[in-house]
Amino acid sequence: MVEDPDTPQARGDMAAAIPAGGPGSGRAGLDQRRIIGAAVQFIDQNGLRMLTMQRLGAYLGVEGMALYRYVPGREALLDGVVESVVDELFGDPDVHLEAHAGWVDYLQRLAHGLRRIALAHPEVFPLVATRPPAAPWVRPPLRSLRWIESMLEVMTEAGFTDENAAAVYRAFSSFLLGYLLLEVSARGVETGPVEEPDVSPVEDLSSYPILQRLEPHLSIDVAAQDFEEALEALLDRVALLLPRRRRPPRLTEDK
Amino acid sequence: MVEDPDTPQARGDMAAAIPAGGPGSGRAGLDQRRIIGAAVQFIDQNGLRMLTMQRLGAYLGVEGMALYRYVPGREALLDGVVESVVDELFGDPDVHLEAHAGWVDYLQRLAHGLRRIALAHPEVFPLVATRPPAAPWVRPPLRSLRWIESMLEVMTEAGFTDENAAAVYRAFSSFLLGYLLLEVSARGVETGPVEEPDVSPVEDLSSYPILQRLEPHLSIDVAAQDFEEALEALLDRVALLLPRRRRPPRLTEDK
DNA sequence: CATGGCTGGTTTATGTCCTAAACGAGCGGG
DNA sequence: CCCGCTCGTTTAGGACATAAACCAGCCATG
Repeated sequence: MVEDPDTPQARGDMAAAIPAGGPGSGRAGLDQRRIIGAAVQFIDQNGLRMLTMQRLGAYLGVEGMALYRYVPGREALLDGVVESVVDELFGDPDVHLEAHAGWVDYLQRLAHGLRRIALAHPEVFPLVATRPPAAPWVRPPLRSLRWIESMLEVMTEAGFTDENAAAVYRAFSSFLLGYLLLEVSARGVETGPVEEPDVSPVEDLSSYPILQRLEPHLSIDVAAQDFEEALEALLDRVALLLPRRRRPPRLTEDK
Repeated sequence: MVEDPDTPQARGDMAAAIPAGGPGSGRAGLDQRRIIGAAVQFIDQNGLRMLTMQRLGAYLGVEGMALYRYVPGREALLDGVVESVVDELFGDPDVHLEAHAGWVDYLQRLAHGLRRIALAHPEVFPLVATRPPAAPWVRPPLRSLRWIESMLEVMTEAGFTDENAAAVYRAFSSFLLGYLLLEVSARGVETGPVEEPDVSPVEDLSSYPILQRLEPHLSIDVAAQDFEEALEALLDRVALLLPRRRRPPRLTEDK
């Protein structure tokens, strides 16, 4: 439509504005792995809302349409991103989900590992929670069947009945995903990073006196401690599902 | 993994397929309230992904652009939707956030009220959790300043210190929002409702034996009980923050 | 009673996206 | 040497959001 041979495409030029610090020059042929990896990186750097097929293409030094050869479409790409991020946990040497020293330790490692990746990819995490699950009948959906399997294995081997293992899975994953989603979404997520430097007219708080008074307490970032406490409380609760003899000692003190 | 051959995307002409059973004929002039209300209804019926300015316009018997006279844009509309849904709680006669018979009762009513609206608007709820908060410094963001204020008021009046009130707010809202988001997202949310009555390739579970074995336990919908238990556990935990003398009796039994 | 400005909704137009489909360039084996 | 494959590009078109011009009543005022 633009019949103007000399002008070098007055394209949205947004693409040019993107850091483009990606592996743009490292041309080496695409493949699904590389694309998804780049997508994760891109989202981490520019935010989810900036991810577009053409921009991701540019980021990889290629025309947007090229991606379609390796990825069925945008939705599928996002699924891949979620899966990729979620599966990072398995590569984490600190987690070692295989060699477990008891289920408490296992769950703690799992929780901390997940929290680590949530904080490492805050822009991606909302995706993890909102995307339709792979196995829809698993509630709630943790999105990685490998995880679920691993966790259920540990729990049943630790002496939990099938029913209780399932219950633990539900409580644990719901706590984890929910907690982390909120922690992450509380940070400057989602609102595009580059655009709208403005935001937050801060609204009028005058009609909320208590909120105003507690502002210092609420804005302190105690997420880490909160997380630990809530996690321990959960583990204590889980321990109650085991026959008394096998219960580990309580973690929290009724101060 | 990423292989998602279905890719519904039958999106042409979808507009015509929409029920259009909205207040299309009840022409009475628009206004922001009516628009947001219609948007909520529309999302409830057709899912978030179907909401588009033109479709919402059609739903109201009007041309899409008409909405822009009353709403600054799509994002703002969604903010309005979230706020509207969240504020339903205040109209709920079962909740009566003002007349409180103790903080435990208050929190229980709040939790159940919120759960009720989450289940009433499952398609909307993910928005509640993923949209940037009004007061960004409040962590986690419950999205309704009125709520937060009300809750903090009750807690401080019940004898919690400012610090503890804030801590309770964090724990409670994070639990609530997280839990409900997962419960809701576990249902058939997000995936367009009309389209894809389809397959669900169910993936191959053969490599996940335990998952397979526990399928019955995992697919049972025990969300309601789970919710009650987790809620009680949380309230027990909260009670520990009060000076001993004022603590209400424990709710759960160390069976 | 004209008339100029409102109000409220429509038309037109532009730009961004996603994505189907046709297209070519390089290449490796018959 | 040529056929067909792999990989990336071009072309094309449709869905959207949204700015901007537009127009039909309508109402108060000169």
